[in-house]
Amino acid sequence: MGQIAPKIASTLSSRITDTLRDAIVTGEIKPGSKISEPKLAEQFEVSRGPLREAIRRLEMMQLVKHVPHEGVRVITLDLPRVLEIYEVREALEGMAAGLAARNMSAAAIDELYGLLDIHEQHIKTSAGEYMQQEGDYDFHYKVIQGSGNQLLIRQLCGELYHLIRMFRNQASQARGRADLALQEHKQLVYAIEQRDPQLAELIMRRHIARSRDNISTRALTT
Amino acid sequence: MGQIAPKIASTLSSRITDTLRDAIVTGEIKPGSKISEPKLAEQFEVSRGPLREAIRRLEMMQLVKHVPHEGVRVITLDLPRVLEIYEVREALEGMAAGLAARNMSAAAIDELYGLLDIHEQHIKTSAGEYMQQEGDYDFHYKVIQGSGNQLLIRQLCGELYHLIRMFRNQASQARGRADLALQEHKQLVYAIEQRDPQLAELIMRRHIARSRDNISTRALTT
DNA sequence: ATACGTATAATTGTTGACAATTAAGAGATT
DNA sequence: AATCTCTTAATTGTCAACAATTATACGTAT
Repeated sequence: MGQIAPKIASTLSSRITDTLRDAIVTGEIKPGSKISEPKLAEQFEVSRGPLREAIRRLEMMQLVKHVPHEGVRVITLDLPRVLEIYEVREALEGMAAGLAARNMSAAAIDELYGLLDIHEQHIKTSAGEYMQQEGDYDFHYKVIQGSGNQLLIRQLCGELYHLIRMFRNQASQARGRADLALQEHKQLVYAIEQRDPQLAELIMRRHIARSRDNISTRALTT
Repeated sequence: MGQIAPKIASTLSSRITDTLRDAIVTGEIKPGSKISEPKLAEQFEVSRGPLREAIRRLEMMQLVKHVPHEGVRVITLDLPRVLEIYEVREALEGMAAGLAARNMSAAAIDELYGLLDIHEQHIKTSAGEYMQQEGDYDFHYKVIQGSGNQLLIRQLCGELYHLIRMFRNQASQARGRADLALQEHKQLVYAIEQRDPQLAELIMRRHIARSRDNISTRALTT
């Protein structure tokens, strides 16, 4: 179907990269913890070579911090750091929405409407929060893809995305915004359909900025 | 002074990363060429281990493309790709300018004025294009730093920057925009000094968009 | 002459051992 | 008791050899 091929990584190093990445993102390996090469190598049943290559990639992804001759530690997402992520997200996804309004195919826009319907059903039946989260991501993912800018796509879907996922899993998250988010999504699709880049960008930026404010204030009250 | 400490990388792997990166960016290693591990290892007089780790980092930096069991090739910056870079740049540096208007210290703003003066002198004495290019980068660099967003800084100064440098060295570049650029820089500093984020962002985005248009049209005529 | 198959060579991927640096702990001194 | 130093242990960084995969070249058949 319209899905991306699963594409099993054919090299050990890249498989380890994916596995380690997910382990960090899901919190299986805890934030701030030191990564021991011998330990992990034994755990994955591989040699340290490919493991180190994987770590170098995660280092560039900002998921771990490397200090020469000391080791690597999993990053910790404190509030200021999360807010920084959302600022970058606002800039990039805003641009993506604008470009999507220019470049997205009619068929892809139809698919967006499909996602809106699914989202609406989930709210009415008050389906699990988890599905909501995933649904939200699917929607943003589709808009980003619609931009057609390969670099933008890779930056957002290949790097920032994992940081955002990590945050979501870490501080299981903001409720009560589901229906508001749906309204904002509807407005966005409308702007894209009207081929109005400026409006699409504005809506997306506000959407993300609200999300950011929500995180910010919620952090203060808890 | 006011410069970042050179900080010699204390590990072979990171030294190779920097050296290789610069070799690619300056065109010493030509775009599209295949990178042979044995050859480079001999050339750098190191083993393949650290070299491969360096390559994995460059891979994440988008400077090389890796195909399992085939090898890595240096990317080629064709026009569509460069335009994509400038779109991302517009989004990120626009955000950076806005944040700079909020967060930049008075001292840092003074330094911006200093750079404007230097830039102006260079134009009057019609100093070398090279200095102009570097000067332009210094200015943008300072604004980005002024944003205070560490993630944004790293994305722009640590990844995109090298792609932009690579493009500049490859297609040695657009002339006659020096004085216009200076005017735009002046406007930007003014907006930052007035603590007007929206205006600062707008000016920066237009500045980069013009640069992009310039590249686009120039590519058509040559 | 061209196309195909096979065998060889070269390159990438992986492993385990070695060297260098840093962290940890025991012991002596103040 | 606390601190400093020296020794030891563990971890990171590097290397060189091995395995697996892909590219190359040669020979053969059509």
